[in-house]
Amino acid sequence: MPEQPVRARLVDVARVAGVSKATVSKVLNGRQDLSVRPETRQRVHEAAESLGYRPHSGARALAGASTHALALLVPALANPTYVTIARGAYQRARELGYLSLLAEDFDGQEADESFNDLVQEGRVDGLLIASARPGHPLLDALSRSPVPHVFLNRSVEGSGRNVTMDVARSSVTALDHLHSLGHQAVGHIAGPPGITPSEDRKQAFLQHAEKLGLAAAPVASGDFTEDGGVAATLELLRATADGSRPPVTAIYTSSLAQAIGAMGAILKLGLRIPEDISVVGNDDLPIAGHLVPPLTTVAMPLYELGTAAVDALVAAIEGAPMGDVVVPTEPHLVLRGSTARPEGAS
Amino acid sequence: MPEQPVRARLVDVARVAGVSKATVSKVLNGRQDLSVRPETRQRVHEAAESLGYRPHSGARALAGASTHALALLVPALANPTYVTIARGAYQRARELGYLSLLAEDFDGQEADESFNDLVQEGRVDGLLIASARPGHPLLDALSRSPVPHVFLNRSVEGSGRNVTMDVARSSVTALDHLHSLGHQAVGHIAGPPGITPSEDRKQAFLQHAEKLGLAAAPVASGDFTEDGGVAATLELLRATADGSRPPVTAIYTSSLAQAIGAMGAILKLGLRIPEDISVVGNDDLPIAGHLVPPLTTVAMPLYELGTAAVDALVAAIEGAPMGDVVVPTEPHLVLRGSTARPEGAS
DNA sequence: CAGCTTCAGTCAACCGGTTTCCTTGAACGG
DNA sequence: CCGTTCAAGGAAACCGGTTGACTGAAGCTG
Repeated sequence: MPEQPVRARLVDVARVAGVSKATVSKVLNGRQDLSVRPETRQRVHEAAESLGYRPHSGARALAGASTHALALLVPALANPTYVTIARGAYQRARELGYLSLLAEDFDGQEADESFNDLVQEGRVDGLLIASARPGHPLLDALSRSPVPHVFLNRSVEGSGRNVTMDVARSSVTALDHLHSLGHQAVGHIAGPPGITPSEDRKQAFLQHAEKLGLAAAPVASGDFTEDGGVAATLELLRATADGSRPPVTAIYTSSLAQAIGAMGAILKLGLRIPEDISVVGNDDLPIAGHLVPPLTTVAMPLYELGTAAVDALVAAIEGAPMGDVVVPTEPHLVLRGSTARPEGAS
Repeated sequence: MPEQPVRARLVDVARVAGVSKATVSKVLNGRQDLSVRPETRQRVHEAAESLGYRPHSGARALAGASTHALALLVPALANPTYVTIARGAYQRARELGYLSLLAEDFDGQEADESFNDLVQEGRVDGLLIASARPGHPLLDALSRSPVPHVFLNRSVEGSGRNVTMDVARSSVTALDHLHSLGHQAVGHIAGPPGITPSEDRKQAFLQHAEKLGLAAAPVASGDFTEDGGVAATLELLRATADGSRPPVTAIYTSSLAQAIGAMGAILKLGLRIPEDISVVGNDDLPIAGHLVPPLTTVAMPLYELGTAAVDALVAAIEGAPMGDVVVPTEPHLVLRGSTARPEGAS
């Protein structure tokens, strides 16, 4: 049997290349505190290649070097927004020689577990945290045993390690669009209170609504889910129940799922989209184009958020000073069929 | 400064408990090849507890023991189906003392990378593979350096390590429902060819359609995405374009995304759901209830699939013989608004 | 009471890398 | 011609666990 299931180890490479373990290690890690003949370097690389050598991550981590792994903590994997972010993070990490692991953190329930399993057990060098919120257990754990980390999407004020998008701009973009169509009463469905991107989006919405001189700009809060969208929509349209005209002619939501819930609720009330109510969602994902009517959304640079967060984290791991980062790509409107001039507008 | 960021190590626990490293290791790992006084055992546990001791996974792995980590490879994270499976896997793994890592495997592109990063570098003890398909590079890598693994959802024939659900039953359930409503011409949107659960579902559909004596049971294939659903729907309804009656009065899809695409396409053709065409999807997720009309689906035991796969894998890692497993929970119908009696039925 | 078990744990090697400090031979300067 | 320096690479300690072989003391046996 030509069984050869044994992993090649550093010594194997060393033997084949005719040098010592130390030399192989230094060459493969590209350390310049050692001078080697180009010819030797070459031999080492060839030997490693031919043996299919892969350093054992555990041994590496033990020896004081890094694990070359990061972990991304997201609050809800079922939210495809985070999947897009995760993809960006994964790709960029890979380009930088890191492995990005993905973990779901059900709003704190799993945070401590994840922290223990991943950080305390030395599996990762740093954390990408997309699930932060005030009072989150992770913040506590991080202050007790600090580990390189960045907060993305949901920021932590004053941490100096936030990687975010220009969410204020997304509110402006959505409102400008609706305003230009002639809407004067626009409702906003915000996320749960206390979560930064949600608060920022809401503030920007209110400010810009005032600046545009909208007649009404009510806000309702709800979870980022379909159900949250339904509840908030009913709240915004409450006056409708008695048969009078709806108090708003357009709704701008914080998440795609909320928009889906909102659309369902609006149609169930017997109102039409976009004739009676226009809807604008946040985040552009394939499903948006397949809803009926297709959903107009503000596309956020989610993938870039992932890459930028990894850039920042890796820089921090390698000792660079940290600072807040805002992804430069601007949100932009993806026009579909869920928005139109309000009836009765000139 | 009360800085104490140093992780507690095995020796620290040993010192506090007043015993040797070896004893601590054996006690904490619950090995019975060692006899200890209950009192000593107690001291060790208390010491570990008070120091917040967590074994370094790398050191552990190096010393020949396991890493206590698994990896789940899914073909598309954006498909919430896999998120549900992942949750089941994560929870069950945790109960068994393992950590379940999640990796996306874009149909083979990332498989080798993941395999290298996770298996070759010794980060995990085993693999849960949900992304298998014929000719997948992973199958090759696995035969070269075998690692404990199971295939879930998508099986690999003859591997003897498949963990699946009763997908045939889901076709039967869907068809029985439609047949009982009076539908005689039901179309099926299958997944891409060669992927097992898709093939099985299709076979079961055709067989049961024949058994029920349906007048027509056309099948169209498409990706598991919304776009795949649109294309397949247009194919099934092609005859409609000329204004004649649609060739089918109901459509049963392989995935939720396909169903969403199908609904969009049907409505865009000017047909009504469910009056003109009934739609039944597969997999029940929150969004299904928020579509307009709400989607009737066959709920598959996804979470259980995740737990069962972990059970099988961990058993395999611990040396038990493997065999194919079918999750016992049966698919069941979730009745919503997208199905009704066909018009013209008695 | 010597010898044999059993109990309760200890010793030390080992896993596969990384890193610090050395060694060695050759070239070079004076 | 001899001491220095430098390029090129090697030896060995160490990281934090695990594990099988081993040991001292107590208990049992005859």
